[in-house]
Formats: sequence, C-alpha cells, structure tokens
Amino acid sequence: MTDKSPPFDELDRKIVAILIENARASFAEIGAVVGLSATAVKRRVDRLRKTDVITGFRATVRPAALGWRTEAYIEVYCDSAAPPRRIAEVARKYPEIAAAMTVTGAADALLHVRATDVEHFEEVLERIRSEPFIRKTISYMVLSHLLPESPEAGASESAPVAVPGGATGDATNLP
Amino acid sequence: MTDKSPPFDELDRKIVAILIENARASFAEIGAVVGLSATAVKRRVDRLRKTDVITGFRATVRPAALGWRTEAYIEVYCDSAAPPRRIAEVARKYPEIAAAMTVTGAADALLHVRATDVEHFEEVLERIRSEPFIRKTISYMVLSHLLPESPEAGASESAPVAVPGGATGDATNLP
DNA sequence: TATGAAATAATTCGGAC
DNA sequence: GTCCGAATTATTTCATA
Repeated sequence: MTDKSPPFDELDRKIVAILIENARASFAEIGAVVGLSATAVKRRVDRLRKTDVITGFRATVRPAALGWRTEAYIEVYCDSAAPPRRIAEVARKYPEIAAAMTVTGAADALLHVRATDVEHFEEVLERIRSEPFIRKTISYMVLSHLLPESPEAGASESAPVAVPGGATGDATNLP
Repeated sequence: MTDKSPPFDELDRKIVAILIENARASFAEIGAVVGLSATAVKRRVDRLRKTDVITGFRATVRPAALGWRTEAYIEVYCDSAAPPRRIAEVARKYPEIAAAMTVTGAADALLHVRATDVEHFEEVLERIRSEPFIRKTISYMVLSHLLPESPEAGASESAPVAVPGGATGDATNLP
C-alpha cells in the first residue's frame, strides 16, 4: 500500500518540489521549468493528488501573526496499560495539540503544543495532566526558532526538499 | 514590530483559515463564504501577504511518498560557550534538519530531523555529533503519528485553527 | 499510457466608481 | 467596498505517437 503502481519519475519529483515551494504556480509555469505542456503538468498533478502523494495545498502563516505566541513540546508518561490509541483520542480533543507521536525513550508520547500565551499553555497543560491515564509530563518551552521556513499556522517545520548526501545540486532533488 | 498597523479583523481571520485549508481556493469561492466580492478578497489576501501574515502557499505531501521514512527529535547539548547563532549555522548546513529551536530544560537546542531511513539518520547524527562545539546528543525516534494533518514534505505538524477555550464553534475562529 | 494543441470555462487583475 | 473588462489561467476535448 505504500508503493502504488503509478511510477514516480523525475518529472513528478520536480513538479512536487516546485509545488512545495509555491502551491500557486501555474501549470504553464511549472511546465516551462520541467519541459512539459501545461496540460501534461495538470494531468500529473491530478494523479499525484489522487494517489495522495500531494495531500493538499495550504497557506503558511506566521503563528505569531494569528496570536499563537507560545510553543512547547510535552513528554507524556502514561500508565503502563494505556495504549497509543488512548493517547490519540486525547490529542484529538485539544486543538492546541499540533502534533502527537509515540517515540523511543522513556516517554510514551511527545506532544507539540501551541498556545496563545503562557497562561493559555498552563491551562492546556493542566487539562492534559488531568487526563486519567497520564502519570507525568515534562514540558519544554520553545524559546526561539533557529531556522526560518514554513511557519504555517501552528507548524513551524519545513521540508527537506534537497537530497541529503551527494545531491546533484538543483533544488528539485528528492530522495 | 509584532503588531502592525493594518487591523486584522474577523474577515481576515476567516480568509486566512480558508486558505490554510485550501491554498487554491478561488477569491470568488472565499468571498461567497465570508460575504465579500472576489475583488475585495483578493485585495485582503494581497495585503495579508504583504504584511507577512500569510508567508506563502505550499503543497503538502506525504513524506513517506517522497522517501522520507525516518523521523526523529534530537536534543543537543553544547559547550557553554556556544551561542544559539552557532547552532543555527550548523542547522542550516543540513537539509535533513526540518526545524531547530532553543528550548527550556537541560538541552541547549532541539532538532527535528527527517531522513530516508535509519542508516541515513545514523549518518546525519554522526555528522551532527562531530560538530566541534556539540558535546552530547540524545535522539528520540518518532515511531508513529497519532494525529493526521498536514504531513508536508518534512513537516508533520498542523495548525490549531480553532480557538482553544470557549470557541464559537465554527472552524474559522482564531485566537 | 502519455503527450501536445486548440477551444472553452473560470479566474485573476487592473482601473473606474 | 463593488462593478466591469482585459489578460491570464484552468479545464475539457480532440488528435497523435
């Protein structure tokens, strides 16, 4: 299910790389770069969307501009009986939780939380800590970001578009 | 500098919320929702872009579809003399580092890293650890995500669009 | 199966009000 | 803020390899 039939060739990768940088690039514009007609580009983009390689197009914003000025990561320690499913249920209840994942190490899960300010964060933390199966939390407040990039409304992370080692140099490379 | 002159009203927030969910929504489409003409919406979007409330439009993809199948957070401990600036310089050198930030707690910084596989991650980790002023690292491999949302090419985090406490209910609310 | 070209529908964009 | 018209873009249709 991870590898579907449609071959993902070099052209697709270039197109995806361009759309990651600018979701509003016109098909003709993309075609001029990759050497394809606008029609062909559109067909490929449609297919990439249908096969869920491209999952959406979204505007990225400065969280601070929308009032989200506080960010933190929370390590969550649960009762041994609590399965990840239960954590997921809780995470879905809080719009402040931008991401939740199970991780290696002592903690059972890691939460990425955004709040408007410290007071708001404290309130959210208290609510999370009062969940029945949560035994302990350790919070790490984010002080400042050292990289720019895609500070979407909540997400402050970007994509490594270039290939890691031995890239050919152009920005359209992907692993 | 955080609060600029242009008033950010309810209409702007609705427009931003719509564009976060679909960066390719047409101005007329947005206008129909917020009760504005397409022209008026465009002018507002142009202004939101100019004032850097909206920082860009980008396609979101499944990292796994592009070959990024390994994800981790790395706590970085530095020599006491190393300033955040030095960490930022290092972070910029690695395309695998999707996010880097200073945090509270014992660690000096937290890195969000994406790699194609465990071997690739180990290579990146070794390179990071060999940086002169880095004294220690602790890695937390991400096992599975508990929330869906915006797994952009590298970013797996989404935005809390809804207002936290006492929201009015509709999805266009922001703090 | 994939492409390109032309025709049509929709959208963007600028000016006038 | 709206209305209108020109330029651009998206989308469909058709033909080809």
